[in-house]
Formats: sequence, C-alpha cells, structure tokens
Amino acid sequence: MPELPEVETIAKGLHQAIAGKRIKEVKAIFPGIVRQNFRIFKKTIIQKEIKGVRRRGKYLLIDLSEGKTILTHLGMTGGFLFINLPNSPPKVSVRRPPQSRLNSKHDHLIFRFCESNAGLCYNDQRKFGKIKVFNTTEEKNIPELKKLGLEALEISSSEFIRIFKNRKGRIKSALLNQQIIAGLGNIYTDESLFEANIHPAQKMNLLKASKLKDLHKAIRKVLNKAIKAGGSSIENYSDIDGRMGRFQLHHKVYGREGEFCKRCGRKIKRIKINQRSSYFCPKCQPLKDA
DNA sequence: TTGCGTGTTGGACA
DNA sequence: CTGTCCAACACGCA
Repeated sequence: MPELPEVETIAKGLHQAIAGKRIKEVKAIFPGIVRQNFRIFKKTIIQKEIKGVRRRGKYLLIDLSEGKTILTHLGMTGGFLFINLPNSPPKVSVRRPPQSRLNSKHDHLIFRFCESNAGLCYNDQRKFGKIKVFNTTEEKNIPELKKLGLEALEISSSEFIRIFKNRKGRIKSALLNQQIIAGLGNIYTDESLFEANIHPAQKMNLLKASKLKDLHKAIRKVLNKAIKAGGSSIENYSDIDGRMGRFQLHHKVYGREGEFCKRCGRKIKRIKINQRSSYFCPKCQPLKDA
C-alpha cells in the first residue's frame, strides 16, 4: 500500500495535524512495532515537541525538539489516524474518524499530545511496519536511510539515464530497488512503465537513452498525479483522517488483469517478476529482445 | 479445510 | 552486481 504518494499524503497530513504539539504519552498495545527498547523509545520522545514531518523514499521522518527524529516505515498495511482521545488517560478508547477503513483490532501504538485531546494511533494489520527514534545528527548513518537511492521525484533526467543504462537486469526489478531509486513500489512501477510503453520484463541494456528519458518523465507524471489524488486506496490505505485516496480510479494497468487496455483495447496481462504481480498491456508495452 | 495471493524490506544463497 | 527464494504477519477468497 504505502508507496511514495501515500507516504507523502500521510506526511503532509501529519505535519498539518501535529506540528507544534508536544507528546504527552505513548501507549503500546503491541510494542513490537517499535524496533528498539520500548521504554527507552518512550522516554526519549515524551515531552518533546513535534518540529515537522518529512518523507524520504517510503519512510516518514518526524522531527522532534532536542535533536531527535522518529523514523517510521509503514510496511504493507501500516497507517496513522489522527484521533480524539477522552480525558481519562488510563482508559484509551479510540474514537475513530468516521470513514476509517482500519480495523481497531490492529491498533498498536497510541500517542497522546499535551494539546487538547489530540492523539495519534498507529494501525498495522500485518505488523510489517517499524518505528524507532534516533539522533537527528546521525541521520546520514541510519542503516535504513543510508542505503536509499535518489528520490524518485528529485532525480534529474540525465542522472536517471546514467543510473539505469548499462544495467543488465529487468527494468521493473531495478525500479523496485530502493537503493537505486527511492519511492516506487509495485503499483507505481507498473503504472509508470505503462505510461512509458515499456514492458516490465524489459532488459535495461536494450533500452535506448530516449526511452529512459520517457520513463523518467512517466514516473514524474504518475507520481505527481497520484499525490494530487491523495494516493491509491486498494485494501486499507487511508489518510490520517480516514479518507481514501482516489488514484486507484485512474490505474491503467495495476490490478486490471483481463480488463481492456484504456488506450488500445487489448486485454491487460499479468506476469510475475521478483515474485510480484506485474500488470501490463502486451500491445502498448512490447518486449524488445536482442 | 487448505492453499494462495496481497501495497514492504532484508537476508541468505547461487 | 544479479536474481531467487524466503521470512515477518493477518486476512480474504477460491
């Protein structure tokens, strides 16, 4: 679920909702989501003020006062909900936003802020998400961040071409590799490859620079449109107010196996690449082999 | 009932 | 550097 556009939507929503607020309390229903000693985590962030919320690749970064930053990855099904908490601290009953698609049974962490009854709930059905806090000055050394490639929306056309030409493997594998370029996942690689008329299994060394340029442009176009639409809601993604994204309504190939290509009318096909379903139009995205 | 597939990353291995 | 397979987990579906 959460690829760059979804994480970007959440980051903006969080920034809006909690910047300037101070963390009063953290409650763990399932502390395993925090990938370090929970008591230390709690002690480190409590009483700190939220300075801002950023995104790096598919990671969320919540900057706190006194030089601390919370790193969050949402995995497949993680999400935040901005909520109202009743005044009695011990009993945390979560009043969910009306449109929320996240089952309360998978609430794992509850943050309470000093201001009003504001709270934040971390929900994650599959528990693949992770959260930890680190010293902001060490950001360059955090293993998760250190490995990331250039931001998908910041890389220039020439850098993009330089990085992808002369590689051997299949284009989709490389696009999914966060160490090469950060932010794309299964949905947006398929949508971008369709937009650029490139077969997902295309070997990169057979792609001309002009084609890579098309792909770079396609990625920007798809991601920017998806951000404008608030991301894609397939199963249980929603923003911090429980609202669904709308970009799934504009998917041209993802999840459309057997349906007709919106451009040429042929049936969309599905193949496996790196154990991941890959959707494409066989007519619009021909495979070139040597 | 059983098995399979699902938006993620990371590690082991050839 | 590549690609492949598997693991973490919970759920819906055939």
